[in-house]
Amino acid sequence: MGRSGETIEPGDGGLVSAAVGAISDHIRTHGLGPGDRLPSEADLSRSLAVSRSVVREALRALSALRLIDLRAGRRALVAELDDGAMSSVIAHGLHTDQITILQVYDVRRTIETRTAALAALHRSDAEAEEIGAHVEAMRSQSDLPERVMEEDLGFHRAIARAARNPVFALIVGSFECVTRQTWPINWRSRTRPEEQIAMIDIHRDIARAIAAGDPGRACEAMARHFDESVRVLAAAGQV
Amino acid sequence: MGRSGETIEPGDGGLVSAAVGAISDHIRTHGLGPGDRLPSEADLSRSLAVSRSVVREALRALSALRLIDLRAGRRALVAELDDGAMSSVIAHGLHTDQITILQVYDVRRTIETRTAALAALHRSDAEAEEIGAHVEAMRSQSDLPERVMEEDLGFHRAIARAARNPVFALIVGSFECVTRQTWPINWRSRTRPEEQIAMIDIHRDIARAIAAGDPGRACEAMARHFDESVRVLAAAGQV
DNA sequence: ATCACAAAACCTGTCAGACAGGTCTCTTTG
DNA sequence: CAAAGAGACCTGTCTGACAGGTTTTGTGAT
Repeated sequence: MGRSGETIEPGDGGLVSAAVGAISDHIRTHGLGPGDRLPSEADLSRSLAVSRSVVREALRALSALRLIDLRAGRRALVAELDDGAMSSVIAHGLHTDQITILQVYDVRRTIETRTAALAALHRSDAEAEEIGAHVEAMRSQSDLPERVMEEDLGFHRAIARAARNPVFALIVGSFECVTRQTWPINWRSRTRPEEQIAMIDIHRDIARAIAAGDPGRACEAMARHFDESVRVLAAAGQV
Repeated sequence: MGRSGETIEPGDGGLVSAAVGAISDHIRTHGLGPGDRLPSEADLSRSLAVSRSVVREALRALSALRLIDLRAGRRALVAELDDGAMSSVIAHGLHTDQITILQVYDVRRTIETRTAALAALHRSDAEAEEIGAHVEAMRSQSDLPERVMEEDLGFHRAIARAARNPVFALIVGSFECVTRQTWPINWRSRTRPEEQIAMIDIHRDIARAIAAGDPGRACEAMARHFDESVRVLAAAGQV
């Protein structure tokens, strides 16, 4: 397989696919990490013996996958792990009716009961505090749905981070687009203030269990949270 | 935001990002599904008022995310859900040491104990048979590691499909590249035939539990499978 | 009227060259 | 020694061109 620096032959996928492979190889074989710079387009064009158009399309493909960062005037950089690509895949699946929101919720429940348990085991004090702060922010701004939603999203992200496994964080992050669609439905269907408070209280239960280092309770509370959400979504009509 | 057909303005991300958004919008607003054709590059170039280079880079980006299929001479097609993009993200995370194989295994355990349980609940008879067939193929070709691995991968894929939730299948599929790396380690560390048989027997337990429609046992057997794998990987030195 | 085949129109893949504007670096100057 | 400026470098975008694959059209034979 074309090691970087060699010229590439068009596999079946054309020169661009070959170039994508060669550039990926370059990152791997040179042991590049996030922030490291890639060769310039002109360099790649020479070393792979293809036109700059091909190189540019290959870089654009890698950029779409968020494996590299492109910015005008600067060389491409190896990117940090990012949920953008996975997020796009999920969004596409929803838009084209290949997956449903309830299916996503089933996966979220599976993943996030686990992140809650792991967070209870691995959280630092600062992380426990951040998680709790999101809950308090939800409570104190309960008249601003937009803010409550953002805090809710931050709450789940913070738990995923506290689980200390970036793969979980990646998956949770890639579902954020779904939550942004469904959250308002969930909120609107809780018309009475005490219903809204009850929902925020579940979040507080989760936060407390994580702060207390009790994975069982954290998992159970998160499960309740999702069961409740799914119940509301189902009641609000096939979302 | 630019509905398709309108001209686009460069957000901060440049014309290509704007074009990617516009084309995604086009898919969504026109309700296109897998297999439907997109406008030609020339059409898009006209309707978005950008050069063909920009359109091509945008299409290439969407193709990298596997939201569309590109093939020479043919118009771009809306793609079926595919784990290629997520797979690339995971591979990149591993290659750049942003995630570890054990972290991936933790996620796999979380996901696949659930797919096993769901498969036990939702499998069709044909699916139960396919899952069993993979186990039998592993058993009968145990002298061909390459074949055993492929059957093993097929086994996990088949379970994910039987769970009847494409999101699970997507995630399981995106971890296949990890398994392809670690599987040989796992196999080589089981030098004695009875150890190899024992490993295949765990698969048979899973298959039987799924065939019997027993989610608890399926989940438990899958958990044993992963605990065993992680134990072996850990023993084989920090993989 | 229908089917098979050939021609034409269309489309994508790749290349080359050009220029504007952003970024980095080095040198010069205060 | 620090700050400003010039120049080299680099990416973003556009234009035009041509080869090769695909779809459609048109023609002719049955």
